[in-house]
Amino acid sequence: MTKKPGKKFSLTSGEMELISFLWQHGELSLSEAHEKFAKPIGYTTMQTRLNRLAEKGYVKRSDSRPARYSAVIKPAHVSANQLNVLLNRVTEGSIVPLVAQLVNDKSLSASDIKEIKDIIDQAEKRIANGSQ
Amino acid sequence: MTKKPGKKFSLTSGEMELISFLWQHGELSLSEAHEKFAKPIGYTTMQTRLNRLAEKGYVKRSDSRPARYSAVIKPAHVSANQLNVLLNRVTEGSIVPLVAQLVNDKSLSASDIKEIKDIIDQAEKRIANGSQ
DNA sequence: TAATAAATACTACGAACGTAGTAAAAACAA
DNA sequence: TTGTTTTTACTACGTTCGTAGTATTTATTA
Repeated sequence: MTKKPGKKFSLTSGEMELISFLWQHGELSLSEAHEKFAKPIGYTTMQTRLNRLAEKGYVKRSDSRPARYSAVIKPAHVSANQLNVLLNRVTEGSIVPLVAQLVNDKSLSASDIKEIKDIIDQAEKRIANGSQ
Repeated sequence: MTKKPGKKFSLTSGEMELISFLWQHGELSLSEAHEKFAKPIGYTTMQTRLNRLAEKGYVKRSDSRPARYSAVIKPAHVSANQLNVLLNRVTEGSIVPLVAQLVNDKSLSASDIKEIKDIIDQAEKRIANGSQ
């Protein structure tokens, strides 16, 4: 699984808020974004924030006249990035405590448990095969 | 007034950097912190950063004359906080994709797998008992 | 086409941070 | 006690971000 190093990006919580908003709604025009956004902020505030994100390359802005904005970075990028930060800072690389925390903090459904078991089983098989 | 780290806190990456530095080194005086810090920054820069963190209640500052600084918030607080952010923003509350990512991105040892299995088994029992 | 509405550009401002210099106070040494 | 060093306080500055007002440009419609 060749995942390019991927440059590091650090987003403030406010920026992240907007990005995930775009993930949820897909491509949006400025006015659409302004309307749908959970918190009431000024129209030009949304404009500025989106454009700044676009300048940084985190958001794509179409050339069409009512410009449409969409997130360039994907959930996987962010979560992988954030998880690695957490892993390195908080648990020094071991995922076990993190998984423990996840599992214990949240109430899991039976199907959640089953899915996780499957994931673990697959990982176990990979190890058994020594494949990478 | 120093607020206790009760619920929500958002740290910038730079702040997080300092906090985890304190986790690693325990209680430090300003000069010690300045010396041991990985990146070379000015003495008074370290002073300002630590004091600002102290004002926010994230770091405790002793009354002793060479004041000693220590982290108030704990790794568990941060990881729980960050994980919840990740969960809500990236996977909308389901931990399964996160666990999948963790398990698949990192190479797990056989003992890691066993530990995770145990964790899952325990969670499963809790569900079976209907305890909440 | 002229008037109006929508979209975009430009500009500004305060708060938070990282940066650090300088001044004052406390500890220490001679 | 006095001079020096260490510690702490105070002040300042540049950047980024969230906030948004105002101006300009483009689209729409009467």
